[in-house]
Amino acid sequence: MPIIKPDPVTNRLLAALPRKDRQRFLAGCTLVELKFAEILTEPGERIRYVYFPTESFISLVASIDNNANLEVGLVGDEGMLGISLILGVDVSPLRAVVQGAGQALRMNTAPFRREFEQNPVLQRLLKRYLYVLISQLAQTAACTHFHVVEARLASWLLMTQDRAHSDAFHVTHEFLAYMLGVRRVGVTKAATALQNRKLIRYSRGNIRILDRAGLKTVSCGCYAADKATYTRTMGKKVSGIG
Amino acid sequence: MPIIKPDPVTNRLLAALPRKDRQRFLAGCTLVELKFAEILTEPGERIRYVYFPTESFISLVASIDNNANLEVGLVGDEGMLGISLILGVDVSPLRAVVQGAGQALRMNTAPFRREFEQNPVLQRLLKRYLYVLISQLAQTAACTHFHVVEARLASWLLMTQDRAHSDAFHVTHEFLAYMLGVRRVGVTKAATALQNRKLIRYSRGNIRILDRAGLKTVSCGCYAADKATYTRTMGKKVSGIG
DNA sequence: AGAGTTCCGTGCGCTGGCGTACACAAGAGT
DNA sequence: ACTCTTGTGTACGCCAGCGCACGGAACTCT
Repeated sequence: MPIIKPDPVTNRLLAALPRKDRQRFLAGCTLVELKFAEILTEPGERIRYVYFPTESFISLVASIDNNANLEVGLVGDEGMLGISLILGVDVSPLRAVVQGAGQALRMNTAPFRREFEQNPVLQRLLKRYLYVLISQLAQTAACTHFHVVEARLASWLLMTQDRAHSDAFHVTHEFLAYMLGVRRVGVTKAATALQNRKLIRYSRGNIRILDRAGLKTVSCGCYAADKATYTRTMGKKVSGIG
Repeated sequence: MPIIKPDPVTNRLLAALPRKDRQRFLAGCTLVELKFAEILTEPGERIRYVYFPTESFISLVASIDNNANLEVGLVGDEGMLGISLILGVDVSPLRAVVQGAGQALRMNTAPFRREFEQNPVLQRLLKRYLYVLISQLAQTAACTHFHVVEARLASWLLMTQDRAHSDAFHVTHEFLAYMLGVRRVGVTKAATALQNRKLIRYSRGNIRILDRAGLKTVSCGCYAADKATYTRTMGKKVSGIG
């Protein structure tokens, strides 16, 4: 079924660049299609590309003890993957897994670093984005420690919906368990509870958000907090100088 | 009792600067005494000073839901407080609490930013330090979620010992509970277990590490992982150009 | 249509940490 | 010496999440 595609350049970071800068930047990018569950970086590995998701979105996963995993960040069209390059470190600290398939803009690290060094507007933008990511990391640490699965699941669904730009997306309980660092059964229980309250509906990996407002009330405050941090930090004069 | 004080400039970040740069930098600093439990920054507040601990050390605490707290970072003579300034954001994302009393070098934000902008060696150094901090945040998120209190306590003691430069330091169970995000009773149980194994000894807030190697074996891998991240990232040619 | 695979629901015993409460001991202040 | 505060030990019921296991439903492939 043919859907009207949005403008390919709808990554919000890039959209905030002045027209001229943006055009030059985009000239150095390749439009790529990211596949579900594709792994873009492994911790400790050298970063070869940076990604600016447009339709797609990517999970940042910390893994310890060789089989315990936890999502600690989510990158959609509001962000970028490979941000540590702006600190001059081309080694990924985390695993990056494609969570929602779709298009992204990709650039090689070398031209990205060049572009970053020459462009003060881009610098301001990405430095602020990194600040947001750090704040959210800290928030996530506390959230995963204190909040119950059902609330965390609700938050996760809201965050994902924002990045999927749709009230329906694909993710199995198994995958969710991996993200939230809990058992698959734990997700099933929480998801069933949400479904019974008519907040979501799902079947074999296809999740649909039915009641966004309702989800917010059962979610922990971390969804709202993360969002607030983003708008507070990036919001005002995001394309200004400084 | 008079103790031979080490050279006041034993912050490792500053020590890594070339002599001339370091002298100029220190000229802009004030040597201050930090008191136990003193709060240096609150989340959302404007940062007025940056601190380079020499003897002292500082906990970075995330707090949510108005009374749930969790230490997500520890800053001693290997780091600095106020690192977000290098991203051009002068708002603290976290609460900073003095964990170990002692001296620190303090500088106003304005001269710090000036110094940072003019000094490429300092830039490289602090950017890498921020990378380490981010990696540790992610590690902490996973650690607090998956690991049991006893293992986390052991890790915490090791990390603290490194920064206290002593096998004895002061911290009550109550305070530890606040840091680890658990009940005071939970700390007592874990600490008792460690004491029974002759790994530590404590009484009314005075803790002494008896068996460092033993502590490592009961600790989760996160202590070793954090340390490895630091040396891997900062270790080689830490005062080089890049 | 039949077989295989993926995804979801449920049950059971276990454990780590929670909230709460109380007792006691070691210093601190007078 | 005597109280007061602070720090630590212990106990009890509770619950969220764990590991494991099995059944069933839905979709896929041939």
